[in-house]
Amino acid sequence: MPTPSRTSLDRIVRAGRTILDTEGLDSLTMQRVAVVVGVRAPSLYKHVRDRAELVRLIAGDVERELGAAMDAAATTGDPRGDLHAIAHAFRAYALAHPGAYALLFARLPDAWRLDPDPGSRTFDSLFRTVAALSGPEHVLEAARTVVAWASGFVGMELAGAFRLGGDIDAAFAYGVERIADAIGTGARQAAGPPP
Amino acid sequence: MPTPSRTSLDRIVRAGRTILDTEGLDSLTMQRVAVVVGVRAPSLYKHVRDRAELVRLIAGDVERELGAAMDAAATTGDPRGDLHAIAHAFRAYALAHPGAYALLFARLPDAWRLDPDPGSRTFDSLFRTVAALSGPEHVLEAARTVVAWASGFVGMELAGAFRLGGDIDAAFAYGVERIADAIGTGARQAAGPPP
DNA sequence: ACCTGAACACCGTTCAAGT
DNA sequence: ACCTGAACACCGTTCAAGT
Repeated sequence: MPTPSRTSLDRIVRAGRTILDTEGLDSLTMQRVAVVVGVRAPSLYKHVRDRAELVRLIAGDVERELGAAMDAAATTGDPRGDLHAIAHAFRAYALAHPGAYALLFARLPDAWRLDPDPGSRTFDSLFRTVAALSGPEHVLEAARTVVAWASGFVGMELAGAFRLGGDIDAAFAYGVERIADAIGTGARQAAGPPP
Repeated sequence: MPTPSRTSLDRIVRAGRTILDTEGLDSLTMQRVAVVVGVRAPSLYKHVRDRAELVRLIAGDVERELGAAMDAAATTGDPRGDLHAIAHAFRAYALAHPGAYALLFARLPDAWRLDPDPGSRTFDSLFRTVAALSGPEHVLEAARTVVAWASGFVGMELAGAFRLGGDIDAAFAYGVERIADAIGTGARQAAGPPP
Protein backbone atom coordinates (compact mmCIF):
# COMPACT_ATOMS: atom_id res chain seq x y z
CA MET A 1 0.00 0.00 0.00
CA PRO A 2 1.46 3.40 -1.00
CA THR A 3 2.51 5.48 1.97
CA PRO A 4 1.16 9.03 2.00
CA SER A 5 3.83 11.74 1.94
CA ARG A 6 5.02 12.70 5.38
CA THR A 7 6.19 16.06 4.07
CA SER A 8 5.84 18.18 0.93
CA LEU A 9 7.87 20.37 -1.39
CA ASP A 10 6.18 23.40 0.06
CA ARG A 11 7.10 22.53 3.63
CA ILE A 12 10.67 21.73 2.56
CA VAL A 13 11.08 25.08 0.81
CA ARG A 14 9.62 26.95 3.77
CA ALA A 15 11.87 25.10 6.22
CA GLY A 16 14.87 25.96 4.06
CA ARG A 17 13.85 29.59 3.93
CA THR A 18 13.57 29.73 7.74
CA ILE A 19 17.03 28.25 8.21
CA LEU A 20 18.45 30.62 5.59
CA ASP A 21 16.98 33.66 7.33
CA THR A 22 18.00 32.69 10.84
CA GLU A 23 21.35 30.97 10.35
CA GLY A 24 22.56 31.68 6.84
CA LEU A 25 23.30 29.75 3.68
CA ASP A 26 26.03 27.56 5.17
CA SER A 27 23.55 26.15 7.69
CA LEU A 28 21.00 25.42 5.00
CA THR A 29 22.00 21.76 4.71
CA MET A 30 19.86 18.84 3.67
CA GLN A 31 20.27 17.34 7.11
CA ARG A 32 19.09 20.49 8.91
CA VAL A 33 16.10 20.80 6.57
CA ALA A 34 15.27 17.13 7.13
CA VAL A 35 15.23 17.59 10.89
CA VAL A 36 12.89 20.58 10.61
CA VAL A 37 10.36 18.79 8.38
CA GLY A 38 10.66 15.59 10.39
CA VAL A 39 12.22 13.08 8.00
CA ARG A 40 15.72 11.78 7.28
CA ALA A 41 17.89 13.56 4.75
CA PRO A 42 17.63 10.95 1.97
CA SER A 43 13.84 11.33 1.91
CA LEU A 44 14.17 14.93 0.73
CA TYR A 45 15.43 13.61 -2.61
CA LYS A 46 11.93 12.29 -3.33
CA HIS A 47 10.73 15.91 -3.46
CA VAL A 48 13.73 17.85 -4.70
CA ARG A 49 16.47 16.85 -7.12
CA ASP A 50 19.37 18.11 -5.02
CA ARG A 51 20.46 20.94 -2.74
CA ALA A 52 21.03 23.28 -5.71
CA GLU A 53 17.38 22.93 -6.77
CA LEU A 54 16.21 23.67 -3.25
CA VAL A 55 18.32 26.82 -3.18
CA ARG A 56 16.92 27.87 -6.57
CA LEU A 57 13.34 27.38 -5.41
CA ILE A 58 14.00 29.55 -2.36
CA ALA A 59 15.71 32.18 -4.53
CA GLY A 60 12.59 32.38 -6.71
CA ASP A 61 10.45 33.14 -3.66
CA VAL A 62 12.94 35.74 -2.50
CA GLU A 63 12.99 37.46 -5.88
CA ARG A 64 9.20 37.81 -5.85
CA GLU A 65 9.28 39.15 -2.28
CA LEU A 66 11.90 41.76 -3.06
CA GLY A 67 10.01 42.83 -6.16
CA ALA A 68 6.80 43.23 -4.16
CA ALA A 69 8.59 45.29 -1.51
CA MET A 70 9.92 47.70 -4.15
CA ASP A 71 6.54 47.91 -5.92
CA ALA A 72 4.86 48.74 -2.62
CA ALA A 73 7.32 51.56 -2.00
CA ALA A 74 6.89 53.33 -5.36
CA THR A 75 3.84 55.38 -4.41
CA THR A 76 5.01 58.95 -3.91
CA GLY A 77 3.74 60.07 -7.32
CA ASP A 78 7.05 61.81 -8.00
CA PRO A 79 9.81 59.96 -9.92
CA ARG A 80 12.58 61.27 -7.71
CA GLY A 81 10.64 60.46 -4.56
CA ASP A 82 9.84 57.02 -5.94
CA LEU A 83 13.51 56.38 -6.71
CA HIS A 84 14.41 57.24 -3.14
CA ALA A 85 11.60 55.03 -1.80
CA ILE A 86 12.51 52.08 -4.01
CA ALA A 87 16.20 52.33 -3.10
CA HIS A 88 15.28 52.50 0.56
CA ALA A 89 12.99 49.47 0.26
CA PHE A 90 15.74 47.56 -1.53
CA ARG A 91 18.25 48.28 1.23
CA ALA A 92 15.74 47.59 4.00
CA TYR A 93 14.91 44.21 2.50
CA ALA A 94 18.58 43.28 2.19
CA LEU A 95 19.40 44.30 5.76
CA ALA A 96 16.34 42.49 7.12
CA HIS A 97 16.98 39.29 5.11
CA PRO A 98 20.70 39.21 4.37
CA GLY A 99 20.78 35.48 3.71
CA ALA A 100 17.85 35.65 1.29
CA TYR A 101 19.27 38.74 -0.39
CA ALA A 102 22.60 37.00 -0.97
CA LEU A 103 20.81 34.38 -3.06
CA LEU A 104 20.03 37.07 -5.64
CA PHE A 105 23.17 39.20 -5.61
CA ALA A 106 26.06 37.17 -4.25
CA ARG A 107 28.30 35.15 -6.49
CA LEU A 108 27.15 31.58 -6.08
CA PRO A 109 27.91 28.34 -7.88
CA ASP A 110 26.32 28.32 -11.33
CA ALA A 111 23.95 25.52 -10.40
CA TRP A 112 22.39 27.70 -7.69
CA ARG A 113 21.67 30.53 -10.05
CA LEU A 114 18.09 31.38 -10.82
CA ASP A 115 17.10 30.59 -14.38
CA PRO A 116 16.81 33.80 -16.39
CA ASP A 117 13.11 34.59 -16.49
CA PRO A 118 12.18 36.98 -19.32
CA GLY A 119 8.77 37.40 -17.66
CA SER A 120 10.27 38.51 -14.36
CA ARG A 121 8.68 41.71 -13.09
CA THR A 122 11.06 42.16 -10.16
CA PHE A 123 12.45 45.51 -11.27
CA ASP A 124 9.40 46.80 -13.13
CA SER A 125 8.63 49.71 -10.84
CA LEU A 126 12.30 50.67 -10.82
CA PHE A 127 12.41 50.64 -14.62
CA ARG A 128 9.32 52.83 -14.82
CA THR A 129 10.77 55.27 -12.31
CA VAL A 130 14.16 55.40 -14.00
CA ALA A 131 12.52 55.92 -17.39
CA ALA A 132 10.70 58.95 -16.00
CA LEU A 133 14.03 60.43 -14.90
CA SER A 134 16.32 59.43 -17.76
CA GLY A 135 14.03 59.45 -20.76
CA PRO A 136 13.47 56.30 -22.81
CA GLU A 137 16.77 56.17 -24.66
CA HIS A 138 19.13 55.03 -21.91
CA VAL A 139 16.71 53.31 -19.53
CA LEU A 140 18.59 50.03 -19.47
CA GLU A 141 21.99 51.62 -18.79
CA ALA A 142 20.49 54.02 -16.26
CA ALA A 143 18.60 51.28 -14.42
CA ARG A 144 21.75 49.19 -14.33
CA THR A 145 23.64 52.10 -12.85
CA VAL A 146 21.03 52.42 -10.10
CA VAL A 147 20.87 48.70 -9.31
CA ALA A 148 24.66 48.37 -9.46
CA TRP A 149 25.09 51.23 -7.02
CA ALA A 150 22.37 50.03 -4.63
CA SER A 151 23.49 46.40 -4.65
CA GLY A 152 27.13 47.44 -4.30
CA PHE A 153 26.34 49.71 -1.39
CA VAL A 154 24.30 47.08 0.43
CA GLY A 155 26.82 44.38 -0.43
CA MET A 156 29.66 46.38 1.08
CA GLU A 157 27.54 47.18 4.10
CA LEU A 158 26.74 43.49 4.65
CA ALA A 159 30.35 42.51 4.00
CA GLY A 160 31.59 45.00 6.60
CA ALA A 161 33.58 46.74 3.90
CA PHE A 162 32.82 50.29 5.08
CA ARG A 163 35.83 50.32 7.34
CA LEU A 164 36.34 54.06 7.55
CA GLY A 165 33.36 54.74 9.78
CA GLY A 166 31.06 57.67 9.10
CA ASP A 167 27.28 57.75 8.86
CA ILE A 168 26.20 54.89 6.60
CA ASP A 169 22.55 56.02 6.40
CA ALA A 170 23.70 59.47 5.33
CA ALA A 171 26.07 58.01 2.75
CA PHE A 172 23.18 56.01 1.27
CA ALA A 173 20.92 59.07 1.13
CA TYR A 174 23.76 61.09 -0.44
CA GLY A 175 24.23 58.33 -3.00
CA VAL A 176 20.56 58.22 -4.06
CA GLU A 177 20.51 61.97 -4.65
CA ARG A 178 23.73 61.92 -6.67
CA ILE A 179 22.54 58.95 -8.74
CA ALA A 180 19.19 60.61 -9.38
CA ASP A 181 21.03 63.74 -10.60
CA ALA A 182 23.37 61.63 -12.68
CA ILE A 183 20.86 59.63 -14.68
CA GLY A 184 18.83 62.78 -15.33
CA THR A 185 21.90 64.70 -16.45
CA GLY A 186 23.05 61.83 -18.60
CA ALA A 187 19.74 61.67 -20.44
CA ARG A 188 19.71 65.39 -21.15
CA GLN A 189 23.25 65.26 -22.54
CA ALA A 190 22.51 62.19 -24.64
CA ALA A 191 19.25 63.65 -26.00
CA GLY A 192 20.78 66.91 -27.22
CA PRO A 193 22.64 67.32 -30.53
CA PRO A 194 26.43 66.90 -30.34
CA PRO A 195 28.26 70.20 -29.83
CA MET B 1 66.68 15.72 16.23
CA PRO B 2 64.31 18.47 15.02
CA THR B 3 63.03 17.89 11.51
CA PRO B 4 63.40 20.85 9.15
CA SER B 5 60.13 22.16 7.74
CA ARG B 6 59.06 20.42 4.58
CA THR B 7 56.93 23.41 3.63
CA SER B 8 56.42 27.03 4.70
CA LEU B 9 53.69 29.57 5.33
CA ASP B 10 54.66 31.34 2.15
CA ARG B 11 54.33 28.23 0.01
CA ILE B 12 51.02 27.39 1.65
CA VAL B 13 49.59 30.85 0.97
CA ARG B 14 50.78 30.76 -2.63
CA ALA B 15 49.32 27.28 -3.17
CA GLY B 16 46.02 28.49 -1.75
CA ARG B 17 46.05 31.51 -4.01
CA THR B 18 46.63 29.33 -7.07
CA ILE B 19 43.73 27.04 -6.21
CA LEU B 20 41.51 30.06 -5.52
CA ASP B 21 42.31 31.60 -8.90
CA THR B 22 41.90 28.44 -10.92
CA GLU B 23 39.09 26.59 -9.16
CA GLY B 24 37.41 29.01 -6.76
CA LEU B 25 36.90 29.35 -3.04
CA ASP B 26 34.99 26.10 -2.59
CA SER B 27 37.95 24.13 -3.89
CA LEU B 28 40.36 25.93 -1.58
CA THR B 29 40.32 23.14 1.00
CA MET B 30 43.03 22.18 3.44
CA GLN B 31 43.33 18.82 1.74
CA ARG B 32 43.83 20.34 -1.72
CA VAL B 33 46.41 22.80 -0.38
CA ALA B 34 48.20 19.96 1.40
CA VAL B 35 48.48 17.96 -1.82
CA VAL B 36 49.93 20.96 -3.67
CA VAL B 37 52.62 21.68 -1.07
CA GLY B 38 53.34 17.98 -0.61
CA VAL B 39 52.27 17.23 2.96
CA ARG B 40 49.16 15.80 4.64
CA ALA B 41 46.37 18.12 5.69
CA PRO B 42 47.04 17.97 9.46
CA SER B 43 50.58 19.28 8.92
CA LEU B 44 49.23 22.60 7.65
CA TYR B 45 48.05 23.36 11.16
CA LYS B 46 51.69 23.76 12.23
CA HIS B 47 51.89 26.82 9.97
CA VAL B 48 48.41 28.25 9.99
CA ARG B 49 45.79 28.29 12.75
CA ASP B 50 42.87 27.18 10.60
CA ARG B 51 41.28 27.57 7.16
CA ALA B 52 39.88 31.00 8.08
CA GLU B 53 43.37 32.35 8.79
CA LEU B 54 44.65 31.00 5.49
CA VAL B 55 41.81 32.74 3.67
CA ARG B 56 42.56 35.99 5.52
CA LEU B 57 46.24 35.83 4.59
CA ILE B 58 45.33 35.36 0.93
CA ALA B 59 42.81 38.21 1.14
CA GLY B 60 45.55 40.52 2.42
CA ASP B 61 47.69 39.73 -0.63
CA VAL B 62 44.74 40.28 -2.92
CA GLU B 63 43.95 43.65 -1.37
CA ARG B 64 47.50 44.86 -1.96
CA GLU B 65 47.43 43.61 -5.55
CA LEU B 66 44.15 45.33 -6.33
CA GLY B 67 45.41 48.57 -4.77
CA ALA B 68 48.57 48.42 -6.86
CA ALA B 69 46.57 47.83 -10.04
CA MET B 70 44.44 50.92 -9.36
CA ASP B 71 47.47 53.04 -8.45
CA ALA B 72 49.19 52.04 -11.67
CA ALA B 73 46.14 53.12 -13.69
CA ALA B 74 45.79 56.61 -12.23
CA THR B 75 48.27 58.32 -14.51
CA THR B 76 46.28 60.34 -17.03
CA GLY B 77 46.90 63.62 -15.22
CA ASP B 78 43.20 64.50 -15.44
CA PRO B 79 40.85 63.60 -12.56
CA ARG B 80 38.03 62.48 -14.82
CA GLY B 81 40.40 60.42 -16.94
CA ASP B 82 41.94 58.96 -13.79
CA LEU B 83 38.51 57.99 -12.47
CA HIS B 84 37.75 56.17 -15.69
CA ALA B 85 41.15 54.44 -15.62
CA ILE B 86 40.83 53.41 -11.97
CA ALA B 87 37.31 52.07 -12.49
CA HIS B 88 38.48 50.15 -15.53
CA ALA B 89 41.44 48.68 -13.62
CA PHE B 90 39.11 47.68 -10.78
CA ARG B 91 36.77 45.87 -13.16
CA ALA B 92 39.62 44.27 -15.10
CA TYR B 93 41.14 42.91 -11.90
CA ALA B 94 37.82 41.48 -10.75
CA LEU B 95 37.10 39.79 -14.08
CA ALA B 96 40.63 38.39 -14.29
CA HIS B 97 40.64 37.15 -10.67
CA PRO B 98 37.02 36.56 -9.71
CA GLY B 99 37.85 34.21 -6.85
CA ALA B 100 40.38 36.58 -5.36
CA TYR B 101 38.07 39.57 -5.84
CA ALA B 102 35.27 37.77 -4.01
CA LEU B 103 37.47 37.61 -0.90
CA LEU B 104 37.29 41.40 -0.65
CA PHE B 105 33.74 42.15 -1.74
CA ALA B 106 31.60 39.05 -1.25
CA ARG B 107 29.76 38.37 1.94
CA LEU B 108 31.84 35.80 3.74
CA PRO B 109 31.77 34.31 7.22
CA ASP B 110 32.96 36.85 9.77
CA ALA B 111 36.05 34.80 10.58
CA TRP B 112 37.26 35.15 6.99
CA ARG B 113 37.00 38.88 7.00
CA LEU B 114 40.15 40.91 6.73
CA ASP B 115 41.00 42.80 9.92
CA PRO B 116 40.26 46.49 9.44
CA ASP B 117 43.62 48.08 8.69
CA PRO B 118 43.65 51.84 9.31
CA GLY B 119 46.95 52.01 7.43
CA SER B 120 45.52 50.39 4.31
CA ARG B 121 46.35 52.36 1.17
CA THR B 122 44.20 50.27 -1.15
CA PHE B 123 41.91 53.08 -2.25
CA ASP B 124 44.36 55.97 -1.89
CA SER B 125 44.54 56.90 -5.56
CA LEU B 126 40.77 56.65 -5.84
CA PHE B 127 40.33 58.97 -2.84
CA ARG B 128 42.72 61.52 -4.34
CA THR B 129 40.93 61.38 -7.68
CA VAL B 130 37.48 61.65 -6.12
CA ALA B 131 38.62 64.57 -3.98
CA ALA B 132 39.72 66.42 -7.12
CA LEU B 133 36.24 65.96 -8.58
CA SER B 134 34.03 66.41 -5.53
CA GLY B 135 35.96 68.89 -3.43
CA PRO B 136 37.12 68.01 0.06
CA GLU B 137 33.80 68.20 1.89
CA HIS B 138 32.08 65.03 0.71
CA VAL B 139 35.07 62.91 -0.29
CA LEU B 140 34.10 59.96 1.89
CA GLU B 141 30.49 59.84 0.67
CA ALA B 142 31.55 60.42 -2.92
CA ALA B 143 34.24 57.74 -2.82
CA ARG B 144 31.75 55.33 -1.29
CA THR B 145 29.32 56.07 -4.09
CA VAL B 146 32.01 55.26 -6.66
CA VAL B 147 33.17 52.06 -4.98
CA ALA B 148 29.59 50.93 -4.30
CA TRP B 149 28.67 51.43 -7.95
CA ALA B 150 31.81 49.75 -9.30
CA SER B 151 31.66 46.78 -6.92
CA GLY B 152 27.93 46.40 -7.50
CA PHE B 153 28.36 46.47 -11.26
CA VAL B 154 31.16 43.93 -11.22
CA GLY B 155 29.36 41.80 -8.63
CA MET B 156 26.27 41.62 -10.81
CA GLU B 157 28.37 40.87 -13.85
CA LEU B 158 30.15 38.01 -12.05
CA ALA B 159 26.86 36.77 -10.61
CA GLY B 160 25.28 36.67 -14.05
CA ALA B 161 22.66 39.13 -12.85
CA PHE B 162 22.59 41.21 -16.06
CA ARG B 163 19.90 39.05 -17.57
CA LEU B 164 18.46 41.55 -20.02
CA GLY B 165 21.35 41.43 -22.45
CA GLY B 166 22.75 44.60 -23.96
CA ASP B 167 26.34 45.77 -24.15
CA ILE B 168 27.90 45.34 -20.72
CA ASP B 169 31.10 47.24 -21.59
CA ALA B 170 29.01 50.16 -22.82
CA ALA B 171 26.88 50.08 -19.67
CA PHE B 172 30.03 50.27 -17.57
CA ALA B 173 31.39 53.21 -19.55
CA TYR B 174 28.00 54.94 -19.33
CA GLY B 175 28.03 54.37 -15.57
CA VAL B 176 31.49 55.89 -15.03
CA GLU B 177 30.48 59.04 -16.87
CA ARG B 178 27.23 59.38 -14.92
CA ILE B 179 28.98 58.77 -11.60
CA ALA B 180 31.68 61.30 -12.46
CA ASP B 181 28.94 63.84 -13.24
CA ALA B 182 27.14 62.92 -10.06
CA ILE B 183 29.91 63.45 -7.56
CA GLY B 184 30.95 66.70 -9.24
CA THR B 185 27.40 68.02 -9.31
CA GLY B 186 26.83 66.99 -5.73
CA ALA B 187 29.88 68.86 -4.52
CA ARG B 188 28.89 72.07 -6.33
CA GLN B 189 25.39 71.93 -4.86
CA ALA B 190 26.67 71.18 -1.38
CA ALA B 191 29.24 73.98 -1.51
CA GLY B 192 26.76 76.71 -2.44
CA PRO B 193 24.45 78.47 0.02
CA PRO B 194 20.98 76.95 0.37
CA PRO B 195 18.42 78.50 -2.00
C1' DA C 1 4.89 5.64 -3.28
C1' DC C 2 7.46 7.11 0.21
C1' DC C 3 10.87 6.53 3.96
C1' DT C 4 14.90 4.28 6.00
C1' DG C 5 19.77 2.80 7.37
C1' DA C 6 23.99 1.91 5.40
C1' DA C 7 27.41 3.26 2.48
C1' DC C 8 30.62 6.25 -0.28
C1' DA C 9 33.41 10.10 -1.04
C1' DC C 10 34.28 14.07 0.74
C1' DC C 11 35.03 18.20 4.45
C1' DG C 12 37.86 20.72 8.95
C1' DT C 13 40.19 19.73 12.93
C1' DT C 14 42.47 17.28 16.97
C1' DC C 15 45.78 14.32 18.87
C1' DA C 16 48.83 10.66 20.21
C1' DA C 17 52.64 8.50 18.12
C1' DG C 18 56.59 8.49 15.17
C1' DT C 19 61.19 10.58 13.46
C1' DA D 1 60.18 20.56 15.60
C1' DC D 2 57.65 18.83 12.25
C1' DC D 3 54.88 15.22 10.01
C1' DT D 4 51.79 11.23 10.18
C1' DG D 5 47.61 8.01 10.45
C1' DA D 6 43.59 7.49 12.93
C1' DA D 7 39.69 9.42 14.67
C1' DC D 8 35.54 12.53 15.25
C1' DA D 9 31.82 15.14 13.71
C1' DC D 10 30.11 16.73 9.93
C1' DC D 11 28.68 17.27 4.57
C1' DG D 12 25.72 15.64 -0.21
C1' DT D 13 24.10 11.83 -2.48
C1' DT D 14 22.90 6.95 -3.91
C1' DC D 15 20.66 2.72 -3.25
C1' DA D 16 18.77 -1.61 -1.76
C1' DA D 17 15.51 -2.89 1.57
C1' DG D 18 11.41 -2.07 4.25
C1' DT D 19 6.28 -0.68 4.71
